[in-house]
Amino acid sequence: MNEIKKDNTEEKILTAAQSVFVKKGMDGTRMQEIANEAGINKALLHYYFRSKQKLFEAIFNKVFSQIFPDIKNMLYSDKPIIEKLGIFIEKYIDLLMKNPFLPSFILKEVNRDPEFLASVIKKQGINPDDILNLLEKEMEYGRLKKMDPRELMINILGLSIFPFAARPLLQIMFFNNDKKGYSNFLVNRKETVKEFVLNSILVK
Amino acid sequence: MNEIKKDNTEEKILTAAQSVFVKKGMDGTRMQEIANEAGINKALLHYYFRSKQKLFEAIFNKVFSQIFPDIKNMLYSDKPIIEKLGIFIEKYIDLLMKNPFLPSFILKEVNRDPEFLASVIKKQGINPDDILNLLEKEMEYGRLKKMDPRELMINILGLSIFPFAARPLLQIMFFNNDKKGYSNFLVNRKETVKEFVLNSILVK
DNA sequence: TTTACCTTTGACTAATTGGTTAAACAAAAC
DNA sequence: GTTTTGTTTAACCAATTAGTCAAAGGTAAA
Repeated sequence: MNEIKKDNTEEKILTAAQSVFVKKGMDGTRMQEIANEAGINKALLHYYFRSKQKLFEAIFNKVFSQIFPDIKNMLYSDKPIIEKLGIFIEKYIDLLMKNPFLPSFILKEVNRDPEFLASVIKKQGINPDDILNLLEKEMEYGRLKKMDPRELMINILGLSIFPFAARPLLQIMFFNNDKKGYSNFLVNRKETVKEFVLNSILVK
Repeated sequence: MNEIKKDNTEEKILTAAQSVFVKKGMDGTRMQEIANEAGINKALLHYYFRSKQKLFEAIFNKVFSQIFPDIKNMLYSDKPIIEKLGIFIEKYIDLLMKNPFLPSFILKEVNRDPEFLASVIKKQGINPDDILNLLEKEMEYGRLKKMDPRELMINILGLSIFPFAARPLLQIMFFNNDKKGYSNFLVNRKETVKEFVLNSILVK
């Protein structure tokens, strides 16, 4: 029964820790709160993860792998580039709708400890150059307007992520703090971002 | 001499507090660190501002008023709408280049305490509806493509702000952590964002 | 010079919080 | 059934940190 019980507790901790860390960040999180959320004794957290820092690193890695969804299929499919980009945008916003706290969490921690970030990226084996190369080739072939492909990627990411990261501010300013109204707006975003981006890169 | 001395110390505190709060956020900031940065005794902070919360609120208000630059001139000038938007984007990115830590600070705190945010916005007398109305009219006149004006505003803000808020991440992923390269990229952004936005709203 | 007021400080306090430990408990191994 | 091993807990510890306070320092008015 050791294995089962251990896995069970460890999983409870990871779930609770993600829920708290993602909302409050490293600095704002208390170990006691994670323990309460997991329904266990605080000492158990240290028994399984030694320190707050170690537990945080586990969560950060976990979360980070979630925001890089499976874009490889998209990347290596033989659909036309316009379609590929559309699918990327859709999948990304879908992901954010399911995990609305990820953007602000990532932005928070990315600014707090950039060195740690670099190590995580390496560990994840992420290779943005593949995407950039793909885009560059399409531009050479004349299927996309010529531009710095990094501009394009950052535009797409910004348009997708910003409305989630800045939600409280935007919701108050532009939606009279109407939660449902803003949620509807986010649902529509998949289409409008696609349109906005494609409109700007199509060769006329 | 009272007035001068008082103003002097108070200003030193505000400067130091902004510098620390903006980089580390409310949770990550220590009163002692602000005192050190200001070159004074920690008790003086409480003498002038009573509590950490009060000091933070003073700074948040200060910072918040900085990220709403004087757009009224722009708004009520009689230049064509396309030009107005171009100026807005330029001014905004200029502001962010001078204060690169503001975006991550605002996003951090806006998510930490949205209720407080609402009160600050009211105090600032900010009225986004003016901009939205302006855009809507231009769309009716057929000078801009018809769309939800809030989409347009959020697109502009996201495209401008995101590269600053996510800098550490983007710099590693797309620029091999080359600081100068990323800075150059940001300088160019004024033009590319303008092009990107205008390209998508012009009526063909 | 003295008085009164404001500013500044060092030393202190109370509360929070990450982390430890010894003992209780449970489950498998013998 | 007893021993051994791994799991969980309550109580505790040490460090940090926001906030207080009484006393000292300085300045202007009387």
